[in-house]
Amino acid sequence: MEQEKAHDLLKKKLKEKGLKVTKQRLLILQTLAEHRGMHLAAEEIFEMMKSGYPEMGLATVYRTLQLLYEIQLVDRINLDDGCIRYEIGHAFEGDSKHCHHHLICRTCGRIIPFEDDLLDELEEHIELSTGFHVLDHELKFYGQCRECSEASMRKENT
Amino acid sequence: MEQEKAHDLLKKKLKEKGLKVTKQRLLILQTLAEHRGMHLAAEEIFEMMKSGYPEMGLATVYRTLQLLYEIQLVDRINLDDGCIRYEIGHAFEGDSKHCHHHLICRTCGRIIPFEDDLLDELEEHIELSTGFHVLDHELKFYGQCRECSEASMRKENT
DNA sequence: TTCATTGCAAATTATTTGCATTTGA
DNA sequence: TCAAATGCAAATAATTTGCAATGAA
Repeated sequence: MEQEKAHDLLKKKLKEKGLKVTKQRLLILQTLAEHRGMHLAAEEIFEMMKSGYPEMGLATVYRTLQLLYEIQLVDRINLDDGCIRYEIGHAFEGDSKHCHHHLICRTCGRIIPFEDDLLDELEEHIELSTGFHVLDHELKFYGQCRECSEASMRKENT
Repeated sequence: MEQEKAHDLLKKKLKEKGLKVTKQRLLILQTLAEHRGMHLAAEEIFEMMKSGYPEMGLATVYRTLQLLYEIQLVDRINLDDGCIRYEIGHAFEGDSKHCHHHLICRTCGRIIPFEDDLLDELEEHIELSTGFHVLDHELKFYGQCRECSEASMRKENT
């Protein structure tokens, strides 16, 4: 039901651009849809698909992810771990416009998603004051998660 | 006058950690200070320094930037162009806490800085609701700059 | 049929690492 | 004096590219 929508939308967008619908493209999008919220790197997607589609090439995964990003079906996030990560596009979320950011713990490396829509205000302000038309954004917070903060406090009191 | 402050702060922080003050470290920080707001990659810094210090090694630039980032003297930005970029830390800005974000034009690739402090509110909200202690953040907006928007509108009306 | 797409291998690019040598405290 | 830092070259890791073969329209 969910990836039905994704498949249809992919087909529509590809046809609009005169591009071809291939099983590789469908499968990669499907893999992302089945792992919503997971920040997958190309290599990881490639590994995941090997069982169901062993003849898949890594270069195709890279090329397809770039394409899916361009036609706005997937989101890109850079968690500063040396590779680009992807997740199924926020366009597929139920409600219209709640976006999520990432809290990155500098101590344990954990990634914590955080929902918020305070940014809309800021985007509007940007459009008005600069004329820049905002299509997307990426917001990351670096710091220390609750657990690591507590751990370092405990250490201090020793 | 300005890089005096940077040099002194670097010396202080290095001594605190039992690390050595070397001319390479001083020079790299100075290069960043002299190019405030410029988002330099390691390779670029390396090239810039060649004239004044030809024996400098690229690996030292990488190691030093990482160090300067850890001791919070430089900021890191990832503009999704395949390399990590650095600029002199916001700690050196005159006033205490106005931070700047980046508007990235997907059409012409231009990077437009944008000043704002609406994020403080959000950071506070995060600390209260999740216990995550925010030390830093990175906010990027992707879209189309005024010039490119106007250009594509003009094209549509043809 | 025909051109976009794929898979593979080789190339490229940013970054890291090992190690002998140098240098600051 | 002596561990920390450097420069160099080699290693690694993510991504891209060239090209012949394949497959969707």
